[in-house]
Amino acid sequence: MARAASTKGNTRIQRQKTKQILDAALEVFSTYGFRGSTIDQIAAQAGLSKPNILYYFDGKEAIHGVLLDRLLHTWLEPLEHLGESDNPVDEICAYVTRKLEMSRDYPRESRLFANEILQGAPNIIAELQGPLKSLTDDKCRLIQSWIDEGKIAPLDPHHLIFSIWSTTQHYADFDVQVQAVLGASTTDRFETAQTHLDRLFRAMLTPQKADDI
Amino acid sequence: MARAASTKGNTRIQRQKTKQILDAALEVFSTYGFRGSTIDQIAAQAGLSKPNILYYFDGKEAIHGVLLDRLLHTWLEPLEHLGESDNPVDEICAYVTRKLEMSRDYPRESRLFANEILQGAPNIIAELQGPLKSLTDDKCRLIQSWIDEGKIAPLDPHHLIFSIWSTTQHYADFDVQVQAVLGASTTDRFETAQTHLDRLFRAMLTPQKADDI
DNA sequence: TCTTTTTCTGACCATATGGTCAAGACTATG
DNA sequence: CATAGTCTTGACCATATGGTCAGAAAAAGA
Repeated sequence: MARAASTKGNTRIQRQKTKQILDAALEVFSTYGFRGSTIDQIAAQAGLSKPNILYYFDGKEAIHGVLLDRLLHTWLEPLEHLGESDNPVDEICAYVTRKLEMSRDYPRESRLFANEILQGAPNIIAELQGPLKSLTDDKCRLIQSWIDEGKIAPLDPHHLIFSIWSTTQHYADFDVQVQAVLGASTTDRFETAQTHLDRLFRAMLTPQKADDI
Repeated sequence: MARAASTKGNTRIQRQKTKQILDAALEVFSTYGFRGSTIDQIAAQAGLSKPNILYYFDGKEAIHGVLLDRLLHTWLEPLEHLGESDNPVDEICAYVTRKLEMSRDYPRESRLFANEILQGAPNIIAELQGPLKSLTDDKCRLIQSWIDEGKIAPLDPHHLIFSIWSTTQHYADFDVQVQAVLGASTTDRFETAQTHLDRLFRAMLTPQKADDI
């Protein structure tokens, strides 16, 4: 018999093929969106036949589902690492850097996520309202405590996080536009972006000793 | 006879129906993306029959094309208004505000654009490399001149613009996520975002009289 | 090696979708 | 109010696409 809701993982062949399929699917889904992608495209990309794909997964939606599941874990990881520090400005800037690196190294994942959200997040709305919201609220409390201690400038923690997400993910999701306008090489684009974003958030976060003492 | 590459506009009925169709198409395309949308959906949304839609437009792609054309014009307008000013910080912040208002008032247009870019901008890559790049480069020179005059802090003009685009459009394109995390009402979300973004860019742009004099 | 289990595929099916067309309904106007 | 032109639609077509299935081909065991 050969059942398995979605991911198989027993034999050597199963492990290899499922990985192969998921990688191909990520490539295709992140480029054309869910409805714009076909099993044939994924099959071609994976170098397998369509029925063979359906042998490993219960359908197009199942493949997409597995990708989204894994994605959320990867996606939230950097934020989880945001923690106590005696230099909160550096700590937050390090988070910005990590997020930017993810845009550079995992643009497909970023676009898959963006596609999903753009279309109303039909398949991950629960995760957004659950785990994502919890984690975010949690980190916002941490940020608020830094504000209360005067270690960073006063600002809305939630919107700060939105700004970090948007500015960093922009370099993955809107890469075509960035390239069209900048025309720089990939490394150049990300290096200058890194410098810029660090400066941006540092300026915003560094507390102003307004009227001093 | 009844020819017209795409937009008809002679009789009263033609004007009304084309507008009706374009509005419905914007709704559908911005929600499901080009390939995820069907003519039937557009027809239903517009309250017309499918053949009737095709009487006014030469096909699905033609409708999409018209929408994209109009979009680019609307989209670049705010940036065009960025001009000389004796208070560049205010001038740029006003641009940020205008962009945020567009996210609030025209979220469908924002998502249509995002969808197109995400998928590699197949239909507007030329416009990005042409008009968009020209305009952007142009405004970057203006910003650079402000920097040279010491009126705003030194920073990379291109990346500054990317930051403005990404942070403001985030509230339209990722609205579902923002809602999931914030849970605030629409007006609340945009009001607090406005405050936050103004603070963010003001902090970054205001020149530091580092070693004074 | 022989048998069992897993893996793979060509052929097929049902449905969805972009698009056409001939004919009917409606409108404007001479 | 008749007629030319405009508008609308039901019925249809060709193709694309998600998915199935019976049986062939490999692998894995015994």
